[in-house]
Amino acid sequence: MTGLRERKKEQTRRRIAAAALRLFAERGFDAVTVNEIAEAAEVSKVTLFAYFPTKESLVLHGIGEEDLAGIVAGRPPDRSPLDALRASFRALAADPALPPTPEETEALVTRVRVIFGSPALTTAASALLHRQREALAAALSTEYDELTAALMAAQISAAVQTVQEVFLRRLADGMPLGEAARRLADDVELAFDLLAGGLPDTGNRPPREGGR
Amino acid sequence: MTGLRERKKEQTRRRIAAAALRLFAERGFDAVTVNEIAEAAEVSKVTLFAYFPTKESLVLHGIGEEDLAGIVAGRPPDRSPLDALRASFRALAADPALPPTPEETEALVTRVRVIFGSPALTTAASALLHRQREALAAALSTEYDELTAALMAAQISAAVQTVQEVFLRRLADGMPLGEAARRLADDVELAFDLLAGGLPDTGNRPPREGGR
DNA sequence: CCATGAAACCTTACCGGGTTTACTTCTGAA
DNA sequence: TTCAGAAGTAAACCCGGTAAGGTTTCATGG
Repeated sequence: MTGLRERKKEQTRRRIAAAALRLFAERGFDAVTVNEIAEAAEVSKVTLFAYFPTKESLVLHGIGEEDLAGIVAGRPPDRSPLDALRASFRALAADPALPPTPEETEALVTRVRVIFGSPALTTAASALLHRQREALAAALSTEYDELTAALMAAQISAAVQTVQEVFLRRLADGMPLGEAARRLADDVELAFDLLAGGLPDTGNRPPREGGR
Repeated sequence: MTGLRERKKEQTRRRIAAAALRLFAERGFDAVTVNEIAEAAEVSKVTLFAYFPTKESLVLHGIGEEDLAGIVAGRPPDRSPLDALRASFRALAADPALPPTPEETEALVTRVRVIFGSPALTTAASALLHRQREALAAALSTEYDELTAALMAAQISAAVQTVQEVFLRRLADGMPLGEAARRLADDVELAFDLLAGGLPDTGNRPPREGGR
């Protein structure tokens, strides 16, 4: 069923994404206009926006698409949400389902560098994660009261986001994929230990004055 | 030293902010253009942008300006960062340093409604918090290793943000300020308890298979 | 095999947020 | 009273994104 039409379409999409990535890498995200990208990809601006809804999505497509809410909702009933997520990220870190071919790896590294090189993009990326968090809060709210669910979701997605960010930053800084993945595994453990066990604290906190 | 010049300036700023808030409340954030706001405030568009850097800032000014990093950096030496923050937010919730006059309260409620009524604004608001988080991570990184600092900062600011959001949403839903503040106090305790003590968890988590 | 409908693509024009430029007007201090 | 500098303006512009309407190109049923 892979007609010529669909092949061409996929080809156009790749041409656009590749042109964008190249230009962004050369001159930075903000210094490139979508018109230039369209021109470089030999496509009209309208077509470009038919494939990618925003300028940011030219770089961020596929980022932040882990389905935390789905993992929680679909976990076996004897596991806490936290454990289910831990197991899931453990598996992800252990199994290099990460980009297979060397050139894909290189493209990923370029993308990550572009992202960290532009405040506008890092901001946009964190906005993506915001939706993830809301979905997670909704999933948790079936088992916990609303504030607890919201707090859990906020903390969990913040932790996940941080671990990912550190991983990607290592790649951007030139660390080989294999080593970065190994460290990622450790980082996942630390992150979930903090989530489950609490942050470092003296414990000598002042008692609340007026009871209720 | 409060010359005529500065009084006029402050007056202009207020006129702009008031016109913006009124129009946003009437028709929603997205349905109002900055040109209309400028016109309503009897000011040119250029002047408007001299006072407020973006359309969003017309509503979000003053939001998310708690200095978490400063609280951590300036705490007494025998307190953990978490305790210092807890004490600080406790004080904030107990003491109605919150808007004094009834009309200011009403203006705040209107603002909050406008914010929650526009996805663009809620996204922009959470982007603001992102910077707060980075500053906090920097402050914590003098005492903890980088990943731990980043994780702590992410979790703390996520929790703080959540508590604030719930508080503001209650106001937007019509809860009187006094009652909302009372609940806020409880929410702060819950949030920091979760931060310090960890999220709910079964504890029967699968052991890590391969050691390193 | 070819007509036809739809999908992909194009050009042109438009909108709204935000900036630049070059000019006027007002204020306050010397 | 003068005058430098701050506040303000109008007009033109840039850029991301959308709308309208027309042209090419693929696929498919008669």
